[in-house]
Amino acid sequence: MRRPGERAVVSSFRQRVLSAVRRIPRGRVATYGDIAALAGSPRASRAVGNIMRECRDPATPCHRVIGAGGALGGYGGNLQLKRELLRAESIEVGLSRVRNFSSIRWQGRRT
DNA sequence: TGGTTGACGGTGG
DNA sequence: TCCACCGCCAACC
Repeated sequence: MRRPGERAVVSSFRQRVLSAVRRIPRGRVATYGDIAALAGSPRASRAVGNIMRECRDPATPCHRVIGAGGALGGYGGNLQLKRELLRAESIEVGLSRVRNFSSIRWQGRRT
């Protein structure tokens, strides 16, 4: 039970992270730091990475989560798959980097 | 309770 | 542009 004004802060950090990732619009990407910020801890980017690592839920577009500067990274080393998924959303991807990253970056401001 | 891990981020060489 | 180092935070043991 919660008192008026008090919020369920305990939703587990991970649940908020997953929630934020699901909010990423198609054709856009977000950094681990961005997700962390949306989850309430702007500096918990590493923790976000840990959570993403176990995220195999098809409802969670974890391929839209990339490193700062547009680096792909992660994805169990399967960068090729991640690249294809991103390109399938009209996102331009280089060898290991998103091209127009700063343009398609989504920070939860709008859809 | 305390130490280690890691799909990170920023800075400096 | 690429690599190494340090800082930060949550999950695990």
